[in-house]
Amino acid sequence: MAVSVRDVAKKAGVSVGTVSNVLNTPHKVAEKTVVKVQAAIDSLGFVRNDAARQLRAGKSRSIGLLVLDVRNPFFTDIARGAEEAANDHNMSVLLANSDETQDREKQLLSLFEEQRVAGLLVSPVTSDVEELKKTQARGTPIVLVDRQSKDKSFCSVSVDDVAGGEMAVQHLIDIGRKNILFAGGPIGIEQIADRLKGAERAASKNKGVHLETYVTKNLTVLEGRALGDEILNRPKSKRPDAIFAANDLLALGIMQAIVVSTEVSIPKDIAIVGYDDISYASTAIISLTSIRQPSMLIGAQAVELLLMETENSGSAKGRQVVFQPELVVRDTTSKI
Amino acid sequence: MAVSVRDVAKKAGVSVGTVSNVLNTPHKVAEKTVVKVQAAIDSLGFVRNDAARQLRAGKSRSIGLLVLDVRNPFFTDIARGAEEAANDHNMSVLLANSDETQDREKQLLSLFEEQRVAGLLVSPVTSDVEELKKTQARGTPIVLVDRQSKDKSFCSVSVDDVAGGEMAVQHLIDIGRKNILFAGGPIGIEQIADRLKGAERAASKNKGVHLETYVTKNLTVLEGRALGDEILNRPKSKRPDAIFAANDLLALGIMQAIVVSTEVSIPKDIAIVGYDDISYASTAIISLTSIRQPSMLIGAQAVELLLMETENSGSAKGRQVVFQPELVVRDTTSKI
DNA sequence: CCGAATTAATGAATCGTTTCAATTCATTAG
DNA sequence: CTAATGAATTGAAACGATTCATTAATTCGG
Repeated sequence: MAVSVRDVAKKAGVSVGTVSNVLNTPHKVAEKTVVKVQAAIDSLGFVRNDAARQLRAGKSRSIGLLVLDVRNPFFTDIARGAEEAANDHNMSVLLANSDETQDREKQLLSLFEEQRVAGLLVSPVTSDVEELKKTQARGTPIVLVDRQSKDKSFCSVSVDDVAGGEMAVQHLIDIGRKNILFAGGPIGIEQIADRLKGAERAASKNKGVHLETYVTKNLTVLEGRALGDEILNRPKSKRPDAIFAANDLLALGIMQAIVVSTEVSIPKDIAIVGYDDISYASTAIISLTSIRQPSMLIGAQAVELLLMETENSGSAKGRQVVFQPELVVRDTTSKI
Repeated sequence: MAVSVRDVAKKAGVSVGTVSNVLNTPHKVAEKTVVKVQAAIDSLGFVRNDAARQLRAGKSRSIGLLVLDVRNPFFTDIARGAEEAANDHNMSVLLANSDETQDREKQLLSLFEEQRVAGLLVSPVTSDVEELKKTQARGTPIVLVDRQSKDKSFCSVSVDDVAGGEMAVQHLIDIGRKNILFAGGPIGIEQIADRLKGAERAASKNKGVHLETYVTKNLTVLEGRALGDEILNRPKSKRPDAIFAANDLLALGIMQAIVVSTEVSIPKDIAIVGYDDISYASTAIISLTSIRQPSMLIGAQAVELLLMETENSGSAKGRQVVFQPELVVRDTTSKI
């Protein structure tokens, strides 16, 4: 059924070694032999068996990318950045989705490990990275994405989420808000905890500011809509005058729910700040103020660190790259 | 360096065959042997080598999914549907992005073929499917996604785009619009050509309706914004009173550009209909009327057809599943 | 207690590619 | 004309898991 190098070799009247050379290092083979072998390949419809190739090579040319949520544009942007960087080193990126569950993370981790990927880019579900450490110890280099490695056991590329959270809330305070609601969850996810920490810091630096924390199950549009409804159901006096949502999807959901009501208006009654600055933030009903993260850059940088670690084996050991986020002001926090 | 079954066998004091049985068919192995082998596996940190496994097996448990644009939520929704269906048969889905270029499509096609994937779900770039036919002839079953196979050489799961296009434009006519602009491209992409065909049909069925076609380079927010600016620059008399955009991203871009101007208002001066009904359509500045496609269902159905074909080898031969789209009316086409 | 039937365990052969030491052939310098 | 150099080609060995025909051990009926 399947056509192998052996068949090609026989048809072309050469040895298997020569066929392999035509495939991998054609400059080492005489011109006319190349032509002859190519003809045989085409006529037999030969397709290289990657499993055999990798078995021999021991390593694959793929990098695994394990993200918390593929449907979040922030992560597809990271993926895009990683893809481009990997391409430059002619490697490819395999994208997988942990769906914020530790079980699935573990499962995909071993899937990638079994595939002997050249390395892994991981945005871990919790700060429990024991499983990751074991994987790295067994020989698969790992770079953390969107998360720092406290004890420097991994390289990492992240954004200063504490600064981002502080920036967001300080901005809300600057436009005169006092009762601020932080929305996000699960709190076990470190990025979210950090954003909250930043929010608290800004709140405590300013007199008379009250910060309420509302823990959500996840960071989706749906969850946001539920929270929005909950806020509308509160008596007027209990409603916040500003919301800082831990990501844009959540913010968009909240906005969607609130906009339906005629009672509460954005930004007059409630101002909103999101996080990530996904491309849909600017196309929202009321364009969304957000904290921008350089997502494509994060992906690209992570790949670079990974390759440094594999190529100069350990030259980048434990390097922590931290980008600074940026406030993008739009209509959900405009004055008036 | 790497730990193999042989090492495990030696450590556990059994043969390699037994280790393999513990891994794959533990019920055929005596309880205490399983325990012994497991202990050896854990203590050595053994990880199965998938390449070797596949080489022997000849087939992988992965399905390749080749889409036109990973950043388009329509396709990630299809991916999600496919993932879930594949999971039920404990297979996994590998997602790849052709970026609407034939070169990249071809390249990824052979990458998947070299990986000996169990099958391929492809949303082809053009109607030139020669390359796909060759791949199928060599033994990789293929199901077309979001596209019919005219000559029934492939199974396919698609949505009736002609009906969708007609539905969209008929709706615009129903709310009293006469000068309708169709925006989309490249026209070589069949889905787009079909939507245009539907639009033309609706236009020609109604007296006094003028349909202008504007061909875009692609279907992104950016391209939409450019088109929006172009329309704003036209003299008032040359502007359409309605736009049918070939997908939601394009529609969102157009909206974004137009909303900035105070001169033209949506939907009073220009009504807009998009296509796909991605989740951001309802959160847009002015919530977007769109043609909904059952994206998750498409992905799931495609996987089912593929597995039918592989398992009952060819029982589903050339089966064409066509879903009907659905009009979702929102504010961009509300009557004032 | 024997032979048959059942259950466990074995290990060589296999999948298809790449690698590399060895061989062949042609060319050039001396 | 010989020896030395270099270029092309060869083919067996290796990668690591799985398979399957065999062998070994155990159970059971009579």
